[in-house]
Amino acid sequence: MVVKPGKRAYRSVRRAEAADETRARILAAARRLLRGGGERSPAFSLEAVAQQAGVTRLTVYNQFESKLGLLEAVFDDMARESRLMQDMPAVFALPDPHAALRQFVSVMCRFWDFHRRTLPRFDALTRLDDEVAASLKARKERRRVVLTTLVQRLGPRRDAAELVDLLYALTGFEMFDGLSVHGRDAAVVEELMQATVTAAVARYVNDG
Amino acid sequence: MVVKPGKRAYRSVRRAEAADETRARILAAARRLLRGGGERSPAFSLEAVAQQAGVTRLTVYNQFESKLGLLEAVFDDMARESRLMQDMPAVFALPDPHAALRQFVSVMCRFWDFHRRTLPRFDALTRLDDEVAASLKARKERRRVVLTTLVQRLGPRRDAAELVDLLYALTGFEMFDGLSVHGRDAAVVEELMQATVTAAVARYVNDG
DNA sequence: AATTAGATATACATACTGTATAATTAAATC
DNA sequence: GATTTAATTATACAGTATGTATATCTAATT
Repeated sequence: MVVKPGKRAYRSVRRAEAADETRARILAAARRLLRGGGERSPAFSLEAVAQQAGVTRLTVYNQFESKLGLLEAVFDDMARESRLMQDMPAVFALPDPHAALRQFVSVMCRFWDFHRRTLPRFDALTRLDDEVAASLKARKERRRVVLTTLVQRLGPRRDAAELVDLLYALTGFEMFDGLSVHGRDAAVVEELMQATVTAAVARYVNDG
Repeated sequence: MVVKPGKRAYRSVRRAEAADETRARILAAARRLLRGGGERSPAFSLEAVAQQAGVTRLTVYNQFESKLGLLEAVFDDMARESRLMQDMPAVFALPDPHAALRQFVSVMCRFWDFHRRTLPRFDALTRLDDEVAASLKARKERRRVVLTTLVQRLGPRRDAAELVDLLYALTGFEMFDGLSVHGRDAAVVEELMQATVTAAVARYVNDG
């Protein structure tokens, strides 16, 4: 006689904790693989991630659905670890829009610097998946939203969209990474970006 | 009886022409695939390239050695078509270094604009191949060499390397592409880049 | 003791890069 | 005209990748 599948209430604490630990181990392994060990690191494959995490490849699928799902989780993990969201209120709290923008650049530079080893490969991977899967694109656009708000605070102007696009390009990881060469210190890189951003804003403010 | 492999002189004109035509067809197919048909374009695989070109996948290998070899040839083909190299003498011919730099930015913008549909995918692909294979990296570095020379003409200064890195970032495709949004005209984008470059140079020149 | 979520084992389908070997075709040489 | 040659094709194979399907195992919970 076949027993009907009884829907028993089942809330496990220890199992959930173990699963979260597994999840964390996979995320850590993924980030380790993305940043690469300096010399010749293995390619970023789910097989390699699973091996590094000490689990089976199917466990990765069980936790993250797909490779893209894993990459999304990796990004969120990075943002969480570097307190990216928590730093934003301090930016908007500044009454002077120029000071706010400067603070914003500082926050972004801290984020880029924190993950400067991981982001290059991460970016390259996410670019090939249908020219950035929509979900990751949305995450990138958050920065543009913040910039739009900050530009509005500078006062109403016709070329606001133009300035936003320019600032978006000037504060991106590509810019930070491109300046982080020849062993240049992160603080110096930030000052370079601050100066470039300031100059760009000044051009628009003077034009009215 | 086995006949010795006689080394007969063999210079075919028509065969070479046919081969060149095949080569051109493959390059065209590759570029077509890279720029993608707007909506949902097939992935850039040698299989897809060969099919688009009307040849076998092995013919692609015969002509370009490997996927990387094909990508190198694609880049050279793009550079040749947009007369990138031919425009450089005109840059160096200008006696005023500021005018030369402006002309350089103009030349680069023309190149970026000419291939703005192709370069995003091309860049993404070349980034994953061992973090840019050496040969393609060398091609990218040519721009840096030119900028180094142009900066030197501005006069000797301590921070020359810093300015070069900044200008390299400000004149790259990422910058051009990031500003080419919302249907913004290429001429407007160029003027944005010109202004940003000018401001950066001015900062360094004033500091001495 | 029975149920359940998470993890594993095994297998399979599909797709891509790259290599190897023989066969085919048309042009050039003798 | 017979032979050699370069380019292409046909067929097969090895290796790796993503993703899916199904059954099994394990330990926590009811």
